[in-house]
Amino acid sequence: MGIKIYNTFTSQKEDFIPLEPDRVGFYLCGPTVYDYFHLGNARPFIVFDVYRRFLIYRGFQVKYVMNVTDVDDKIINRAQKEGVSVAEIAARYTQAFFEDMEKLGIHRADVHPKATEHIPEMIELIQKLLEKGYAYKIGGDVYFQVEKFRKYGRLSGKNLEELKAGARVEVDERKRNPLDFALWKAAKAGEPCWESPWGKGRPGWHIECSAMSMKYLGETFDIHAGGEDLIFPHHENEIAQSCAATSKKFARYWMHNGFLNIQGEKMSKSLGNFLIAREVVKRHRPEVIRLFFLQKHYRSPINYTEEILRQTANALDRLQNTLQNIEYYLKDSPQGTDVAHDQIQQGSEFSRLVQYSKREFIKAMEDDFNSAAAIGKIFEMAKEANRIMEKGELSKVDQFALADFRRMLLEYDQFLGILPGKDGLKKGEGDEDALVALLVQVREELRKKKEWSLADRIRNKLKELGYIIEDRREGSVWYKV
RNA sequence: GGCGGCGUAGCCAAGAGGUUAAGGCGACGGUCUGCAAAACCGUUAUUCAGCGGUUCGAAUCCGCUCGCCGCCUCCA
Repeated sequence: MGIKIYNTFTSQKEDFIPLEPDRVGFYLCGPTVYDYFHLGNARPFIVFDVYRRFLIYRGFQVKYVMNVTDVDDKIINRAQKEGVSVAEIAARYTQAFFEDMEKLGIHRADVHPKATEHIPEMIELIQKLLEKGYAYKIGGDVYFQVEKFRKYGRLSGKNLEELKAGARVEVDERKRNPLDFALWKAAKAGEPCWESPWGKGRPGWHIECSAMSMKYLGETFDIHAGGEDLIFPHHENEIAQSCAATSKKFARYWMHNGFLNIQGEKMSKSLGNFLIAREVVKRHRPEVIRLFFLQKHYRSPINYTEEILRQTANALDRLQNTLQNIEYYLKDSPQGTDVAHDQIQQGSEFSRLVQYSKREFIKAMEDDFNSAAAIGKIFEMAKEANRIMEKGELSKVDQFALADFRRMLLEYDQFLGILPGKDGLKKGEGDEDALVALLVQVREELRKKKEWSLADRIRNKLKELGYIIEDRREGSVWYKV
């Protein structure tokens, strides 16, 4: 069946065939470290990490690269405003970036190259472009000449005429075409700079992604991803530079996520309508934030409201409760391991649903990473699982299927990251656990004696301490919030 | 002005020509329960922004209209 990916470059869904069988080179445009990243920035970080982990789950060997832009106008501005060095700003927010990523359950990339550590590679690339006649010098600046690259505008579906007509760019008279972009910027006083054949200066923004992606993934690689707003000019320029320099195809599949909207508008730093990701994680569990993004297809815009996040939290609770119920149910059972083989073959209604939905889940994920549809399948199974547990008396086959469903959830969670721990019931530290367990046990006995007020007092008090007791038909369960 | 996208129940959302339009949240009624919670059952879209067209058949394709958004400047 195979994986299909919507490729921005061709504007259609294509079969995903990596350059080398079973190996994937995957590049995601990372942060410019001049501030904390906001919830909108978190979307690509979360979803593409999930897709990368899904590819790994499907047996691909993935090399995932995400850059850190640590030299740029914004960082310089910020440093000047605070009266500290550029390096200090960059270091501070690079650290914050990794902290926030971890809080959100996003795995580290295999490589997080920093722009400032790849200046020689960029210089080499610019040199090549000059040699090949795609770039020109003005003073200490070097520009890419867009007219020399015939396919300029292909990714964004624009042509030079249209772009010129709509140009809102301030025209620099020295440039041959207003759309020509800087590969190298001559040094200004007080700005970080490096030696180059064209004098001291620093790289333009676009060149770093070309230089670093090609260094770590090769001149041609599989997937290049980022937010929709990077299509033009950033990715367009990357393609121009890279292809011009190497005469080879650059990225083969271009993936772009839709925006996070807030009150009907794109969340962005410049509009000032943003929520810092690290603040949002204080109010909502990271699993909720992840599910919020995964419940919508990545290419569609997604709307943010507190109400939607609450709905997501409730949905997640339902799933986690189901898992808890299953844990509880299977605790004392042999998990169906002694089921006769032919019984499994024959199955039950539930076991057939699990088998079917597993396939449907994978199918949805393989169809341009439709995590929203895939997660729908999980909820369908959860509903059925609850239903059969409600009936009590489970057949061996159902027990087996229940265990299978549980196993499957934990397996999928390797890339979804929406379940709290490796088992459903989150507990506290060792000694604490024993004490709470004892209290719960004592309370059970009180309940048997119908000492309701004392039993309720224990439940209420423990709740204040962060332990939730639920009296289920099978007995009391407890967990830490 | 140019280019692109979107509009599915009270809310979120999948579906992209052919069985009763997934799933979640919420609400209401019921079951279970000492209570609470969880869970279950039932109800909640004769219809997919509107109007036309193509087709045996359209939420899905085409045209127009309305509404919203994005890109064309730094942006995920």
